[in-house]
Amino acid sequence: MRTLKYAILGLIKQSPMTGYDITNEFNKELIHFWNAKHSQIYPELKKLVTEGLITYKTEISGEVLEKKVYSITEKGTKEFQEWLMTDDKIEPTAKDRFRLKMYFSTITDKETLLRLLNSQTRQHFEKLSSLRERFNQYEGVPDFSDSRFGDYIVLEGAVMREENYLEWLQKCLDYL
Amino acid sequence: MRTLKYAILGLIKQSPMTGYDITNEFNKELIHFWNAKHSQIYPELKKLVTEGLITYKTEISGEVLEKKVYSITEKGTKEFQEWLMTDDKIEPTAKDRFRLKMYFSTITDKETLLRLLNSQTRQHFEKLSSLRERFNQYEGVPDFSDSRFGDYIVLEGAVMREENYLEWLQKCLDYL
DNA sequence: TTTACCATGTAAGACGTTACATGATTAT
DNA sequence: ATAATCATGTAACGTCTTACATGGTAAA
Repeated sequence: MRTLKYAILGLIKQSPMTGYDITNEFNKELIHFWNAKHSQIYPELKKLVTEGLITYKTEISGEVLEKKVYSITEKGTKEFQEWLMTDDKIEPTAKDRFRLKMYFSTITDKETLLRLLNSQTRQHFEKLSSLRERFNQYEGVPDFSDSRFGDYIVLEGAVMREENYLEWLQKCLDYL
Repeated sequence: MRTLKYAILGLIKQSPMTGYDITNEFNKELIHFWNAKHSQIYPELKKLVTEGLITYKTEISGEVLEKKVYSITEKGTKEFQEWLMTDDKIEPTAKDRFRLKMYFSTITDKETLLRLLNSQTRQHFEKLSSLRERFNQYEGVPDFSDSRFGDYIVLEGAVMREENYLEWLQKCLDYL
């Protein structure tokens, strides 16, 4: 599938950046639907260079610190757009360790279950709060021509997903 | 994390079964929150035997076909219950290739986007239908003492998750 | 001066998928 | 007969995480 490849191509297409920048994008902007560690990103960047999908030029920060600023090539742009336009089958599973535990819930006692459900609720509520904070910085929906449109809709999707998870947790609590 | 280990322990704890049965459980019962291929399950079963968490006895189907029926040991039960009672931090990401594509949506045109969103909607609607069909076979919420309680709540969670995803897709369509 | 951040890489191992490989049993 | 299902394994490859490894820059 090589989704990381396309995630990187998409980020570099938005604007040229370093491996370090890409790592930050994953940890800050894309964290709610994709992520990767720098140990995965640097080798992938090398691979994309040998495949001719990106190029880089070395810049100097301060006196000696070298950084590689990557740009997408025409070939890279073409492959990225082909990927973007491809209609995928929905993924079969979204693994969720907590749901797995709940499947086995009758093997334990109500007190334990309440403790786990309350903890999950707290954590998801915190996550929802920080998502809402970011989401509320938007004043209305950006137009499709606005480059922030994508960020807006996935952020709204993340908020909705958290709200829904909390609803489910509450339902489980009500059943006990 | 070794979640597969605990998923297998939990299944075998419910009732002794073969590697083939476990594979089917993953593909049929647990598919909406966990899965694994037989090529991953058989080696894990061997590992669990050497760790003393499960044992097996060989049975014969028909004339010659051997099958290994696995049971959980006391040690296995203990480790499983410890895992089940452990309060986890929520997972940082649920990777979603389609959300990633939507993040980059402004790089393509509205027609393409509508095509992708409509396709996702169709597929998620089908998935939701089959989930509802299974869910509706329950007449009311099983009691916590009922072994089907876990299945019921995760099934309801899966239905809610699909409904929520469809709501988000509809919102995206409305924005275009 | 020291802390936070910038910047890039490799190694080892865990986890997961696809393909290879084989053969028996049951239902139509 | 023959197709679907039962039943168990290994090999190769791809993906992902944790740890190892190094050093520069900027702000307090």
